[in-house]
Amino acid sequence: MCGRYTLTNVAPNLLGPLFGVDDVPLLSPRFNVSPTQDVPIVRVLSPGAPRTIELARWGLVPSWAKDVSIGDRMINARVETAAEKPAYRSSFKSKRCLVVTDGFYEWKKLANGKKQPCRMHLPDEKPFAFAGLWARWKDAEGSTLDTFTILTAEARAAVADVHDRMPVILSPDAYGPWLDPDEHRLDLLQSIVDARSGDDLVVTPVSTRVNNPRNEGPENVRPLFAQDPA
DNA sequence: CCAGACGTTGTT
DNA sequence: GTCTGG
DNA sequence: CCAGACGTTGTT
DNA sequence: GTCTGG
Repeated sequence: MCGRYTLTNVAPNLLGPLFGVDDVPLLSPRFNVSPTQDVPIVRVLSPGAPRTIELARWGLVPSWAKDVSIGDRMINARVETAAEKPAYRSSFKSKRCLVVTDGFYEWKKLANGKKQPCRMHLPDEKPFAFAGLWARWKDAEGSTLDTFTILTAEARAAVADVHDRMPVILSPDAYGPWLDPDEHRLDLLQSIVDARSGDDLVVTPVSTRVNNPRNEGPENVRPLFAQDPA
């Protein structure tokens, strides 16, 4: 699954070209993104409109929810079922987004029962995108809250040694159709997420300081062991 | 018809 | 054990 | 995902 | 909102 991630490199001249966004807001580097926090997602809000990066809350709150708290349990959506599940269906059809990241954490259960946090990232540490779904919710006073969830799938490649599930990672050529709010062909959308990327991720064990969501800072992503020379 | 759920993961 | 908060 | 709380009443 | 269960 995916319950914690990073976005450490927030340089606009890097994120803009990578995700095809003209205006990248000022963002804080994040070393321990946790559920319920506001973090940047890429969307196309109406057909033909330019892509935007804006903050949204992690934990999808469906439009019909009576309370935001339902979002606490909607941080992930299984790619095998998201298109059909009542809570995700309408978002899958027309509210898809990219979740901007440059790594995610998984906890490997060791033989001694302890858990070793590991960070999964690209060899060059470049940012990439999780496939996400978003929703717009209105509270009793009518103010809106935009929220999102991250699609998950069976783990592949190096990640499988750590955990059995992982976020769906999109290749850049999938960004266009995935973000198009007019694209309603479920079979095409399903094929995009099924053909996910991420086989080149590398696994880096890190300090247990990432366990506590309050701990931020570059120490979180520092390799626990010395790096092998290339 | 109305009432109630709507989620994932891990663990047992 | 289970729920809430981050 | 993990960390941390988990309760009420009355009195100060 | 929409589907399932009664």
